[in-house]
Amino acid sequence: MSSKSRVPTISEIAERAGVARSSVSRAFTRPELLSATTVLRIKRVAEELGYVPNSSARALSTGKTGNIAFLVPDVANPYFPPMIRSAQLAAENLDYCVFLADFEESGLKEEKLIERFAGKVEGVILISSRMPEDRLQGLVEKIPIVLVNRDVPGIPRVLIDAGSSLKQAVRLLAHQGHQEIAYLSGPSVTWTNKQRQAAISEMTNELGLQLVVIPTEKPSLESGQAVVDQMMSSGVTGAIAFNDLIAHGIMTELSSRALGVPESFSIVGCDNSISPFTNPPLTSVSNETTEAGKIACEMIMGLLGETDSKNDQITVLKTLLIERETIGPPRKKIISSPDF
Amino acid sequence: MSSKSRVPTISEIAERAGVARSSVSRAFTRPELLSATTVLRIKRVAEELGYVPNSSARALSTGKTGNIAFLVPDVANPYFPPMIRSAQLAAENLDYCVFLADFEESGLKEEKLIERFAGKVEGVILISSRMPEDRLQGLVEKIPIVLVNRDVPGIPRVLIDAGSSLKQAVRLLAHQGHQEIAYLSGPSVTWTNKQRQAAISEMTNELGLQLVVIPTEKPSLESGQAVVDQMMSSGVTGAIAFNDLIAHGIMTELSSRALGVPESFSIVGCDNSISPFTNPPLTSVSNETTEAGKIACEMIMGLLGETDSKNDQITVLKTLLIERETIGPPRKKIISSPDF
DNA sequence: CCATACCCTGCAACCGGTTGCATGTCAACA
DNA sequence: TGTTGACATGCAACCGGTTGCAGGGTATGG
Repeated sequence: MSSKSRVPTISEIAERAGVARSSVSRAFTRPELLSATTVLRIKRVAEELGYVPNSSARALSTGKTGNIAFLVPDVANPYFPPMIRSAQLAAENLDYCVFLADFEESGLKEEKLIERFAGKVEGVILISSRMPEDRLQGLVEKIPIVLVNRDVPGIPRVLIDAGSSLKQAVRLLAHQGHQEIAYLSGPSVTWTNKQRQAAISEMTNELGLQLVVIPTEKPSLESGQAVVDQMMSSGVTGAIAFNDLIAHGIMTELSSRALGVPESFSIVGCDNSISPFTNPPLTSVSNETTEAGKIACEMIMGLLGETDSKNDQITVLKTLLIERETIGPPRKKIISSPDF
Repeated sequence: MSSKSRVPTISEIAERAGVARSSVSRAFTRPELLSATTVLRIKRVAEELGYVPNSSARALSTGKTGNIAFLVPDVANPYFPPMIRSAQLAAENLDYCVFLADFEESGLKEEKLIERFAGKVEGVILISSRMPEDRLQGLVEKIPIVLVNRDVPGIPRVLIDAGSSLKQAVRLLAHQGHQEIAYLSGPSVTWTNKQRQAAISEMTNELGLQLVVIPTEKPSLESGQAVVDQMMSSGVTGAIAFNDLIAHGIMTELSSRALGVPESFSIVGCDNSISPFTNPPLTSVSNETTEAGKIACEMIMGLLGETDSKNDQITVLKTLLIERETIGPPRKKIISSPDF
């Protein structure tokens, strides 16, 4: 009738099996040190009594918790869940458990969370970190860290490089005759945004297109809708958005103004998160977030194995432009482009 | 030059501050037992040396880990992330950390995960559990459990009841003149699916509509696409899907056959996950998943507080039918319905 | 001035495992 | 038959906190 049936400890198993506590411990951690029959006997007793090793005690004496932490800026952003999923699955295969936490796009909160997890985990995977570089450099001396979509020398990292795909998108727009396009930018402090903007800028320069950069409040649907006025009045005929959410916000707003895509306006998204769902299907950049999560997890495991591994490793994942149905020729500027 | 700077222990702080180890401990856990000056001195030294209490050691002696686990059938299903997020945020406010794991829609894996977490957490929140009822009953004696979207007497649970909204959807379809509709069902073992199907069935009976239940492989886009043939040949003129993903799969497939929604077919989704993104916007059932996550978290905390609390508490959350643009009059059956 | 009580702090046992070292047993080999 | 070594197991210290209990110091009241 007691509220919770207490779990037996190693001592009770030892007594019941007529062996020393150390033997019980070894039966589970290093069975090759014991005779097969002893191991069997101990395991039988343990099974019978429902013994489960106390992980706090184990962690205390070994110093290994068997946990890692996974920090993301926003769990609900559709970009992250597949990455979370694959990282967790990969960790589990190595008998690790993963803590998940949401730092709400805030570098301060991110830092607080790391501190809280510090004693509970063996390593931390930081997604799209907002922390200042020097703070990161400091932290890395206290606990193993792997970054995703953040490029800090000396810290292992996996980067998803949408650059070439975005350049290809610019080329596509140019081929269709667009002369002026917009980039709807994302969170300005992020590596991802800087890198995407740089790639687009480089290619528009190369092709002689004019680029208008329009910042958005947040990488959300609403923010996309909010900048349509500004975007349309800038005279551009097409746009590339920081992510699918923003792109779709724009499509929605244009649609409510009876402006069709791509007849009236061309638009490209990024991340391939909701683009398969939109109508018309959004041309977008597909990136291997699933792969990224898995690799990040493997990296942190590598860090835990060796004491002083080469900790400046870096993995770059390529992306793919998925051409769907939101790019077409520009609407009004056709006459002003005599080149073709 | 050592790879990781070691963190100081309570003993070092004690020595440095000229007090006993117990005083250091108390300075952090029960400062009111010490004189203010001593607390200050200890804290200063601790700060100076960068002391952080070792949580494994603390957990070992107190028996409280300060962790909970959150298990979901599929992290990447857009239904769950908002729930995960709110639960994690709620837990964090109470200084708890949350483990996340994906049991891949498998009751077996779910059980294995619970076992693995058993020693690491104080409680478990199970979302849409697939485990057999008797196993759950057994587990609940070993560790505090809260269920979401699963109704097992004796275990605290929060249920999202889409019933009334789905009934309303049926009524809407009936008003438009539909006589035969389909329910594209979800995972058959889940409480959610049973409950949704029951509600729809009840209302079609009441209104004298004919209901065709069509099972789907998985609650995914692809599964929705796959059942369109079967659905269309059944003669129905409208359908309600287990979730938005299935509904959108159907819309996509119909669209590729040049069948417009709602002109050629009416469709209703559920969960309001991707429905705002679809075109035309999908009529769907909005549910407070965010609230559910928060409540589940509060429930488990309640369980941890009292030793023998009333553990049959149950919270039911209401839903809302969001009418968008995917319901219209039936296409071909109009002539065969002389009643109106 | 002594007794009483309270406040602060230290001592030491304890939480439940892990692990280096010592001991004992037995077989193989010279 | 004595020596050697491999193998199996036990002993006891240790990981880093927490906490019941005891004791010393000081203030308060008689």
